[in-house]
Amino acid sequence: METWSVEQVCSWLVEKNLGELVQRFQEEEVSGAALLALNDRMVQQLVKKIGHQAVLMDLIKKYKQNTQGLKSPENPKEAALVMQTEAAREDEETSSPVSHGEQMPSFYPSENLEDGLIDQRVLKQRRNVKHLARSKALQWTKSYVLPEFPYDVKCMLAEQKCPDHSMRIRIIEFLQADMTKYLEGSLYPSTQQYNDVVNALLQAHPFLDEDGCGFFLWKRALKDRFKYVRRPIEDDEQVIRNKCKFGHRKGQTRKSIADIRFDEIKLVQIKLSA
DNA sequence: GGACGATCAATCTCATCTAT
DNA sequence: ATAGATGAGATTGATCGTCC
Repeated sequence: METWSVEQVCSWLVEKNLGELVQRFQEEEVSGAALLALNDRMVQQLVKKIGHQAVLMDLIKKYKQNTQGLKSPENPKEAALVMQTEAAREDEETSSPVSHGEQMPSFYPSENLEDGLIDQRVLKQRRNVKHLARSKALQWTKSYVLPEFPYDVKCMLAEQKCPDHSMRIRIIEFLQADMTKYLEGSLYPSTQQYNDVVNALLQAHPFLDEDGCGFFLWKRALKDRFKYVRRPIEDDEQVIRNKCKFGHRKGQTRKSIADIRFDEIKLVQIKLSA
């Protein structure tokens, strides 16, 4: 990878389903050597979508880990093969019911999803997050450390400017993505975890606590963000269970026995395929 | 530059669970 | 029995990108 040209890097991106990034990488002339030298901040500036950032950083990290013991392949296809092998090994490890069992439900969309109704970007981000969760879930501690925000957010925070709508969304998006690393594939943080994160945010940036009720507003925004991520999910045991439990509205009757049985069968299928 | 559609946070309402 | 917490679906409104 170290010797790759910009074109080789771009073809590697396409192979890794990151074709959307090709134009930016060409503009910034990111060669193989440059790719390996990217730090978190550069990746954040270079790549707009969090999901893509996560995948890219993960791939680079894996490549570096691989090359510590192995000689680096000289072309993108070989490198991709090394990474696929690594990913497959991780899949085998994490799919073992003994090692993870019910804590690791399948994150991949079922075949019968109605494409038009599903936010593909959320699903894509979820797959990325799952992949990271499989790599290694981080240990949650009460002294939660805020993630490295992108440059524009850091500027806003440094200037203590009240964030506008889009900036609030970006902060929440980053916090949600960061929290997910600690959740072992779950999309249900505990109340304590929400509290820890919002407390860390407001302690670091007290000006975000507008008129004294900032804590509740940020916490609610964070919870809603997780809710939004869960919404299109139809293949996660925990999400399906809660949708069965809570997912009916006024005017709708509770699910019939047959419907409940169908959901139970679906859960079993998910467990078996996980 | 205006119309339009897509996205997504915010909000509302309701169902369920749990502690008292 | 009841209040509070939590999670769901539905709706609304702001924002952003695209098209003509």
